Amino acid sequence: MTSTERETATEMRPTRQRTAVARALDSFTDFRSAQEIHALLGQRGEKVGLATVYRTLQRMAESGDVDALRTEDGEALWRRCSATHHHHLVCRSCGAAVEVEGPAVERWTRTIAEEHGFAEVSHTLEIFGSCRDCTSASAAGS
Amino acid sequence: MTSTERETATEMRPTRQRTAVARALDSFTDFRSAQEIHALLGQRGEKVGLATVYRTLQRMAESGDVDALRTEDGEALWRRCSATHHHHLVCRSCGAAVEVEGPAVERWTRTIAEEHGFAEVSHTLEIFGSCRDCTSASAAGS
DNA sequence: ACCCGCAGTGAGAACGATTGTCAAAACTCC
DNA sequence: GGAGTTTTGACAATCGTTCTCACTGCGGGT
Repeated sequence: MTSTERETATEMRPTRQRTAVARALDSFTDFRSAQEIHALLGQRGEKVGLATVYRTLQRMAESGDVDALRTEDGEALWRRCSATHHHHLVCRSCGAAVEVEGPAVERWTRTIAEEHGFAEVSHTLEIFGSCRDCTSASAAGS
Repeated sequence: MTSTERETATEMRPTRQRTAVARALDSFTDFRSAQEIHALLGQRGEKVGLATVYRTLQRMAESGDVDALRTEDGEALWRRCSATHHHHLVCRSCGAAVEVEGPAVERWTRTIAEEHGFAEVSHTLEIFGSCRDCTSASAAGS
């Protein structure tokens, strides 16, 4: 059993379900939950099991095709992303997201970690705020 | 170091349970789950309901007495923290944590957010790695 | 001290997101 | 077409966390 631990590049069979999930991901740019994506597929008449949506999302995240983040209350949100390392500027109200890069931050985290003797460093960084639209909308509302 | 309150929560009654949780938090410096903390209390003979542990941790987080973060799989981890704004360098294996500050990062996030028209900016940043002890331990082990 | 009102507590039920199960369906390659 | 995998899907099972609600105990009058 222990020998089965092969680092296979995972052959992803192109099934109807996976294509559907991939296309769904292309249709929006904000972060959404697996359940929302599942519902979206349902509305489109694409019948894909919830478990399959979760499985597909996970595999796509592993292969770097989608980004995942956790809300304050622990729910996972997903979104298609570019291949390069980056972080997000996310709107608290509408979920709109912008990919941002910060070379200086990358450098800083590595330095700090080394100073403290930490190896194999990785990090998570998300910036939350209220986007222009939501800010003016709430200002007008009240 | 008995007197603590002053400007915080209006009425936080000092009960046996809350004192127990507070003391438990003082007994370790790494991030732990609510359930682990509950178990720790149990071992010490302090009988505190699980729900109470959760409630207490939440309130302490709101008043800034503890920091909370989510693991990759969505579980919440807690730890007593200092009052100033800071981030963490956390060991993936043993949970050891170091508080770090990065004025430059704070500035950077605010700038980036403003550039994109985002208001009321906040952010999360955690650095993960393998601490010195865990790194040498695993090197020796295998 | 005694009473009272209400914040606080605990046991267990409820919840909700996610994962596991496993027989049936879909792919690939031959 | 057929064998051998991989994938799927309906549904059960997990598991951390929150809710419910009757009961407890802190604290401020009196």
